[in-house]
Amino acid sequence: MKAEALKGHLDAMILAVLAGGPQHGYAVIEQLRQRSGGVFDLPEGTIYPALHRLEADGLLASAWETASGRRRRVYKLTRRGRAALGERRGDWRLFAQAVDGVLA
Amino acid sequence: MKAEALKGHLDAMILAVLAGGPQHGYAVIEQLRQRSGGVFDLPEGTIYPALHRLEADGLLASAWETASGRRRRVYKLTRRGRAALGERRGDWRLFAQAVDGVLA
DNA sequence: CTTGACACCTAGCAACGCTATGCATAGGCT
DNA sequence: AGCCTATGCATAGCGTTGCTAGGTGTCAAG
Repeated sequence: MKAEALKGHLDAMILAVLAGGPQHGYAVIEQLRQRSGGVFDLPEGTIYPALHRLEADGLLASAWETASGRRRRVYKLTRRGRAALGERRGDWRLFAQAVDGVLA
Repeated sequence: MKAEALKGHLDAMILAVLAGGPQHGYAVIEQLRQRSGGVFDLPEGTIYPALHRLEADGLLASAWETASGRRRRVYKLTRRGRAALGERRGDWRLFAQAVDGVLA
């Protein structure tokens, strides 16, 4: 599969993962791998900038935390983030249906 | 919907349209609009470069034609293009299922 | 004490679709 | 005649986005 396939849909997936509760970046990567059945095994260089972008857009809020000697940045959805997730889900359904229509 | 959403999936859709018979670029735009239920109303600046790319990759072959005074470039699938379409369809299904798994 | 997992970061790159613009023909309207 | 719209092709330049490749540092296992 082409690597660029997920362009534009990654944000929605990150928001969806964080809708299940606050997570730090590394854990988000894990979740994406598991929930996609191993299809999305994303490098850190993809996730961290995406998290920063989402926070800059006001869809996420972060806080530093220390667990077993390691510092981690925990992200959670903001109110705007939760609203955005709803939109993005709708966008995805519309998009997927349209692609199905063309590929059929 | 974010405009960048279709990144990586446009090629598959163009191939799918041309699997129904040779078409010229402008007609491909029409087909995409119709088969997507109006969701994909793509500008020429998106389609023409994509067609050139696919031809450069050997998935399409083109020939000039003249119809009612206008010259048009008609594209058709090559053997490799037909094979690629099969692959891309599989990729799409895998991808869509994975995204569904994450967004669920 | 080295390897691997965990955990974060960023500069630079490549790919892709879009905007804007240009050219040209045909047909309809005024 | 003049203008507009639809048809039809083309490309330079831009912005977004994900990835590569490199860096920092902790901890547990071998």
